Amino acid sequence: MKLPRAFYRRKTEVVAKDLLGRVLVHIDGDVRRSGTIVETEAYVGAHDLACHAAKGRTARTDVMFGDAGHAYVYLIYGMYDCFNVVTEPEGYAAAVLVRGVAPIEGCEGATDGPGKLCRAMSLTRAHNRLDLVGDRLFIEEGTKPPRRRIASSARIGVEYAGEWANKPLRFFIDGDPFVSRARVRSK
DNA sequence: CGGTCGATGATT
DNA sequence: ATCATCGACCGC
Repeated sequence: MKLPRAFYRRKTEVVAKDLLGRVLVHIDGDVRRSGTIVETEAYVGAHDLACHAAKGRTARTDVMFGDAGHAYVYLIYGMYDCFNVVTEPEGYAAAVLVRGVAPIEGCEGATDGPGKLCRAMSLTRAHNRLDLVGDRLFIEEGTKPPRRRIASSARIGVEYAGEWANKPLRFFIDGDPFVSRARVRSK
């Protein structure tokens, strides 16, 4: 069962947690690529200094200001794409970054990191703005993990974000082998 | 092992 | 100049 728009239109932190155990599906021509989401990060709004929308409404961040349930895919470090789901009502710029999936079908290579899972599932900026309540890219119900298996931590790679750097907005299934290794950048 | 660093290009 | 990353390469 495909998750409806109302699922995404909620509070970002809630969506980030609720996404664990769900199945990300990319219908790539005749190939179906899918994986169970095991790690996410919440970027909770324009007031969140780690959120790209903190820079205002630009060509890149525009999609986050739109309605929930759309893909926000951007290029990072000139080499990797990162896949996000837009959350909250229209006008409220926020999203959830998917950082790790356990492969189910059609994945080519590792999926334990935001850049890696995009590469493995053939997700690129060409998918930016795509409606997740559609037929090419969507998320299925899957099976939610028990509450006690959900752990949280500070987000990865956002040390520049002042007090927002330390907030526990990263969620993952504790002990899952497809959770990315949380390397903290030394400077 | 762990840490350090370069690749590579869009965005501001 | 910076960056919501990754993997190669170093020294122990």
